[in-house]
Amino acid sequence: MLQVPFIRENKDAVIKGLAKRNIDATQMINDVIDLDEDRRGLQTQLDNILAESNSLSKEIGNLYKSGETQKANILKEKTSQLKEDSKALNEQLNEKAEALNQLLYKIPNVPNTLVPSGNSEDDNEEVFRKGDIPVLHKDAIPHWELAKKYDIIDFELGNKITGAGFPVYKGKGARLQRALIAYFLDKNTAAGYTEYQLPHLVNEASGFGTGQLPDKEGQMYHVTEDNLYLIPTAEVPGTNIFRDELLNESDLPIGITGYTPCFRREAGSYGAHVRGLNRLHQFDKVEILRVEHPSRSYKALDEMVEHVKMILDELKLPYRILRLCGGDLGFTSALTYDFEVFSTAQDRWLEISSVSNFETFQANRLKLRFKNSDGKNELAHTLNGSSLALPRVLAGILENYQTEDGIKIPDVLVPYTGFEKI
RNA sequence: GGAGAAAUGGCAGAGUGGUCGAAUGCGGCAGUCUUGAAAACUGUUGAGGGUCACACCUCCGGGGGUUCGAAUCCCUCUUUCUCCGCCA
Repeated sequence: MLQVPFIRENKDAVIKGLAKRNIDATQMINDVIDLDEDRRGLQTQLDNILAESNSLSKEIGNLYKSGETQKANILKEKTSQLKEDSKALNEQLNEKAEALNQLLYKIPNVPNTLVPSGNSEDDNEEVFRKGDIPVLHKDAIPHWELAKKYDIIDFELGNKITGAGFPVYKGKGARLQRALIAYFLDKNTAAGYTEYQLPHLVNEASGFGTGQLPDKEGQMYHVTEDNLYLIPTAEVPGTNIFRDELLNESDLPIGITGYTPCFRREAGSYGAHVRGLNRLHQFDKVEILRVEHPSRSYKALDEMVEHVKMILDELKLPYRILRLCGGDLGFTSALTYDFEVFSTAQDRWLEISSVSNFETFQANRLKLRFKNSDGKNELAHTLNGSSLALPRVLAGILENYQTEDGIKIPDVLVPYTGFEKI
């Protein structure tokens, strides 16, 4: 969430920035400033009362010590009124603070100046494109048909065991999946990211820290018995490693990577575009994640983009990079680049990675700070990106590498699969 | 799942009703010494709110209570450790 002092000092810029998300935040921002002012006023009143009752207590203590019980008892009576007043004020203060927080939770991050305004994904800005789109043979088919033809992914079996959106990978399909995970992790650790294995369920505080809660709980599976949530992305457990941490400046930058399954309810998304592997309730993803000094977080974002590009180059998949417009930008992000692979047999682009800088938006909720060179505690910047989301990479490989007599495995993956063809 | 013990500053660890935001050690920062570094020595160093700056207020796992006054007493929740049981 945004910091109140920042809002106070950059009111117009915040409103202008949020306008790129097609939000007129004028009212909300004014309310934040008013609520905060009220809150501070109440706090000052309360502090004064508490100060008075503190000094009375001290006096009473001294009077008792010197045996002047009567005088002490007179002072005691005075404190009861102060107590009532402070209780009432405290209640008002809590209400104000709660109202302020509720409002702050509703305000998304301010987009970076690079973010184009726009309403939907149609307004995203293509900033890079690479790779030749292969010319396939005339009988080329989409991946869900290839999956059946070569018996490597069984969607119906998943329906039986769990439900729609939980595919079963078999044989060379399962092996290819595992190969991709190992390959991605190797690339990431070679680039300096430390590998982590993270919990797949998180508590409420973690969901809150990265911004999934309180508003987007509908996206996550909720284990009500234990009040835990299945992770929608490794970003949640990964970033929460640093919740309530005070780091040294020399600890930065921090880079971690991890493979996890991801669980998403995807309530309300159905239709032709969700066939096969295109949209699932459970899928695998390898994530990269950074904690950065604010002065170099955008450099880090560029490095992450370059890193993902390098992987796609090696896989020899045709891809493009989009800079998300205000209307498509995630709630917590200040700047996001989406990577899309061209799926030849479906004749459409599939999103396979999303790399974002959250600046201090998550860190503020997480209380993720570092001690800067002035000795002051400062919020760090958090970033993350997929490297990569498995199902659509798999779809892209199956479709783009299909030939009349089988599916070729990209060269860089052969050492991991142990076979060259499906 | 049952029984017991515990939770204190960046970390470790004292503190059992007022003089405690809290001893001490480590770490951090600054300095002395040194060609430089290390060691040693000296000083300094919790967080949040508030203020132009002070003052002042809050915080000793979370929540509630007793008291004029709570890190300290009571209730409750969570977590950790030890023992027992079960178990991949």
